[in-house]
Parts: sequence; C-alpha cells; structure tokens
Amino acid sequence: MQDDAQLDAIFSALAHPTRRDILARLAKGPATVNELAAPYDISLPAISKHVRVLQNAGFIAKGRNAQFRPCTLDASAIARVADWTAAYSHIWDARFDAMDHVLKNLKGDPE
Amino acid sequence: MQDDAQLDAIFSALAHPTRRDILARLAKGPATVNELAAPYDISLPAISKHVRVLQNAGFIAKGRNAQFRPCTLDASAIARVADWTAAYSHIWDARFDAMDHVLKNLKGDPE
DNA sequence: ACATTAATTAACACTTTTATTAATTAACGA
DNA sequence: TCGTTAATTAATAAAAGTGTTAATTAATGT
Repeated sequence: MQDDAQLDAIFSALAHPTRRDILARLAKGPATVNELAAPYDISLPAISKHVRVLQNAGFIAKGRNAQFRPCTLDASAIARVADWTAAYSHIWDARFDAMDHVLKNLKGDPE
Repeated sequence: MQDDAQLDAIFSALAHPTRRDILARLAKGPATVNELAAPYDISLPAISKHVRVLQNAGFIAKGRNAQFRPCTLDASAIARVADWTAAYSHIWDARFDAMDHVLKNLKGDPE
C-alpha cells in the first residue's frame, strides 16, 4: 500500500470511537471477535466489520484457532501515527528536541 | 467538545490526504484559503470545506485580514494525536520507557 | 459607485460508511 | 450425525463525506 493510502486507512480506522475502543481492549491482550463485541450494543456483523477495517489498516492481526479468530494488536500501525506526529513535534513541543537528542543516544548514534 | 468526539473529529480530519497536505503546508507558515487551494485541481469551495473540517477539529485557527482569512496551524490538536499514541508506546517501542523517564525529568518531576 | 478579489453558502450528485437482519460457512462436540 | 458456537457474507437502508457549479457576502481600490 502506498504511503498516502495507508495513512488514509490508518486515520479513517481511528476515526470511530468503537474502533479506538477495540484497540484499547487489544492492548491488554488478544481477544476473539465475540469477546471484542461483548461490551457493545451493536450487532456482531457490525463489530466484525470494525475489526476488518482495523485489520486492513494494519492495526490488527487475526489468527485462526478452530472456529475462533483471535485478534492481536499490531503495534506498527500505531507507530506510524506516532511517526506522523513526530514531523510536527518541533512545533507543538519544545521538549521534543531534547527527546530527539536522547533517542539518538539510545540508538547508539551520539552526535 | 467531549474527549471521544474530539478524537473523532481529529482522526476524521486526518483521514484525507488533501487535509494532511494542508497541515504540512501550514507547518511552514500561515496561508490564506486561496493560497492553500493553489496546489490542487479541486475547486475553491472544496478546499474551503477541508479547511473548515480542520478548523472544527482544532488543527487550524482562522484569522481575518480584510477579505483574507489567514490560516495558522494550531499545534495542540496534533499534540493530542501524539498523546493518543503515547498510551500505546509501551507496546510499540521499548525506548518509550526511557523517553518517558526523560520527559518527567524535563518537567521537573524526578522520580 | 462599481468592478474586482477572497471566501463562504446553497443546491445538488455521487460514493462511502455504518448499521441492520437473514443466510451462510466452518469447526466443535455430545 | 446433528445441534451448537464463531464468524462472515449478502442485501439493504440511512447517514456522512466529497466534490461540483452557481449564487452570495464582504471588503478592496480606482
């Protein structure tokens, strides 16, 4: 997927409270689609679609265990969001410069 | 605006390449709506709506100067995105722990 | 005053998103 | 085998998003 198109998918996926909620749930550990659906008043197919959207955006990896589909959080898509914000960090937070400096050192890339 | 609703607005706003592009443009400095529209093939009203979406999400402050509407980037909404990712940082990047530690020190909140 | 420029509003068309219920697929287990 | 459970697919409806052109508002400057 192209960079722009993937950011479209990523941000669209995050633009729904239920989907952000599902990510928060998965941050605590894997869950099946039914488990993910449990807290909500909406139908299972609706949740199934939300999961699909998150999967297409790269937030979720879906496994197979018998008739279950255990979902796990794939952190890389979230990291891409963080990367996107980093391009603006110099504007919103002067501390970023210090952070950036520290990160370079942690990476073994001292200036 | 409620927290959830504002994140909806923020992420929806970012879910369109033209709008992300406009933010990138404004990161370089203020611009009027016409200036923002210049690079694109779409109509001025379409850009005007994109700007409105960004404004409603809190990304843009729109001033008044005669018949011009100089737009400036409001970094706080971008910071909110960064904050959102921070809740997941412990998953996607072990370095965050070190970063977090450093940030606390920078804030004058040593452990 | 009047034409020009900047921008928004209005009315409309088209597509996508989000949800529903019913039907289907697939694997389990008694 | 046959009923149960997990999940998806299909058909559909309502709402939101994205774009268009034409009309309108508001301020400029000669």
